[in-house]
Amino acid sequence: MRIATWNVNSLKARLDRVEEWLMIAGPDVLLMQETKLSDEAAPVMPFAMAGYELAHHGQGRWNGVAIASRVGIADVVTNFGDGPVVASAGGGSTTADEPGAEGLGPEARMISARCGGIRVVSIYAPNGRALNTPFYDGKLAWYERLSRWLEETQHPADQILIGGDFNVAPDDLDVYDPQAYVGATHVSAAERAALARLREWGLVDVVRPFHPEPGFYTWWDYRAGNFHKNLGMRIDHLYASRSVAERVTAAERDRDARKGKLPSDHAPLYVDLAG
DNA sequence: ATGTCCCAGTCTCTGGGA
Repeated sequence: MRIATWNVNSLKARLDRVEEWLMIAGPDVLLMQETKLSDEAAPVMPFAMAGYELAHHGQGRWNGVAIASRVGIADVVTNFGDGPVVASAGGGSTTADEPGAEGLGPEARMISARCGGIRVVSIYAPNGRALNTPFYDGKLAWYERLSRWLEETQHPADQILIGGDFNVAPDDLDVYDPQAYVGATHVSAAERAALARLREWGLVDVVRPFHPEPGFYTWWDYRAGNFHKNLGMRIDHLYASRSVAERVTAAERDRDARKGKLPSDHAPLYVDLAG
């Protein structure tokens, strides 16, 4: 079984590229982030034509997560089971004169389902923008909610896989220029501690062991030719419980999907499981 | 390199977010 994750940066703008990649890579499960669609606008039919069921959790203009599966989709959970998200709320955008400015309202950043016997979770962590902002605090609070959901509703002995855009580079090896990122988001001690808490719960990074080399990034800024210079970061991850991790036979990132006409700024990442 | 790409609304341009 092949399970992939891909921040598509608009499923509407990327639909052709995603359909093409399904044909090329043939994942059994594809976790997507930043669909930027309402649930009503989710492209259920195109995925069905390609042989996939689609579960989508969106809010419109910002965020949005989805799971496409050709091995079944059952027991769907959205937003940690906390109820509906704010329709079309900004990318963490509450301004000082709006209610809730001290914290982020719920946004469409989490969807989970049982696919092929595995509890899969597609996540799009908040960006955080800059240290010591409400958006950064909201990012840490969102990770707190993710950990609490795991601790309260899941068990590390179960088959579980969490994939997505974590918006955190866990190690300096995951950043093209660690010096340039001192004092920035994605690399701070608190963000890295949030990922460490996931590992302490019982999840492991199932990609890095297969790719210990430097320069193995999943995201490159669109600007300045950064992709072609490989100036990127490894911020998309696949974390799995031990029983799933033991089944992983390969992990890959498809750089080709970041090339060509109108790519996402992220490359898809996937693992193959035995059995 | 303030470099690109996405979105909605003010709609063939602008502004916000990443």
